[in-house]
Amino acid sequence: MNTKELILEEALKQFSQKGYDGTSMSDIAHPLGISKAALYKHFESKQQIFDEIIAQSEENYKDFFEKLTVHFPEHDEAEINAEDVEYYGKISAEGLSESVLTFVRFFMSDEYSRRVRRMFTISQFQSAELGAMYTRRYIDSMMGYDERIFKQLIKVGAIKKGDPKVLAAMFCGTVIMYMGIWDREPDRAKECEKAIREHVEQFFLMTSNGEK
Amino acid sequence: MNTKELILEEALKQFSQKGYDGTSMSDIAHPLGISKAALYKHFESKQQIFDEIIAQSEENYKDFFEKLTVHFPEHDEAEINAEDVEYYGKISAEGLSESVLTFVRFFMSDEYSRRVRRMFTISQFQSAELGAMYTRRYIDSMMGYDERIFKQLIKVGAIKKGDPKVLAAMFCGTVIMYMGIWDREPDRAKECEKAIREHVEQFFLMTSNGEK
DNA sequence: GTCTATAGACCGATAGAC
DNA sequence: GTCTATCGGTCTATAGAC
Repeated sequence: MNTKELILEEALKQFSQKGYDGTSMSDIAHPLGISKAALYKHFESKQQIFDEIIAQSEENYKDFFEKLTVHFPEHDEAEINAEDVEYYGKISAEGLSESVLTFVRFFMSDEYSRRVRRMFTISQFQSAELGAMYTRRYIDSMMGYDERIFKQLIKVGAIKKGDPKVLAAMFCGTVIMYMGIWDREPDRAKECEKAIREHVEQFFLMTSNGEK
Repeated sequence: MNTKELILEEALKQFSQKGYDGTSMSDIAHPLGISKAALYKHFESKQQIFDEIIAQSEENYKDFFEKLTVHFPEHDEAEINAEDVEYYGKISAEGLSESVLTFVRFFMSDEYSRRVRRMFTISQFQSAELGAMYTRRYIDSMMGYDERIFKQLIKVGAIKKGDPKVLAAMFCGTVIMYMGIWDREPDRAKECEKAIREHVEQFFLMTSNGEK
């Protein structure tokens, strides 16, 4: 791994712990065993290091969500599709809660994701742009994903009718809330996992069309 | 208003905008028209100013929630009470969403609340204690309040049976999510209000026992 | 309780040797 | 591309006059 990437990695680590203003160029250079002057051979300024971390994470985030949504049917508004009914019709409360938890567990334990999320959280008011990015990344995109799932589930008759966007907000707002607790208080991870599982099951119970 | 309180007020303003590390003693002193040296006649250090803001806000928060919960029936686990049925039985979707929105609007527009919340948000990872305080204040206490309401609503038969804690999480997780968007992107305030209203109505629809 | 002045440390960034 | 040395500035905090 080259020096530039090592710098970005260490800077992210520091920024996510102590924030932009709380991190000095020496804080970044010292753990890497280089002097702070050397940093300026790779980056013009401290701000540029920060910006590059944001830009890099933006690419990673886009790749991640492209892979995640690639399996959605293209014929979004079209008639009911047989394989959709097959796929979405047999989603169970356990299946749904397990796939949600798999996603959440990865998101919470992956060190890179954790650090980027932390850095964004404590930098979200630094500029309007960062605030909008935060919302887009950690709320809108998740909700958009869930919305598409619920749209399918409604279409195939697996859950009751309702605005898929409202349902998605109800579904993932709670999950996001528990992820926040999990981030702030890692000791409560198990409690959060349990609460998310109960939430998904309760949600499934309230929306499912099983008795139809 | 005495100088000490003016300092705390200005410091909160600055800390909530630029964070602890991004705020200097001059940043606090200058808008007040005094020199930074004068600050040290009122506080021992910058850290002490921060701590005092936290402590003061903790008292305000406790007062606020005490007033809010004082009307809850003392006979929590007891038998069904006639006036509870009277009170909780006639809660409507519109009534619930309006009282939620009244609470949210105050919380979002009150400058003091806004600043404390912002300061907490960007300082939540500075120490485990601050993280725990954040959760307690902005999640646990709201959820606890909603949980008690839902417990009553279930008892009097206004909504379907279910774990009141799970319902409270589902209810207020989404509200909290929209408050976050509202804080980061004030332009989206109206959109958030609308979404919260739709959420409360959808939630009421999903849980109500109206057709019983 | 306010001021000016300043100590002493650290900051971001640069110069120049190797 | 790394280093040491340093510039010019800001930081928290203090000293001492008024």
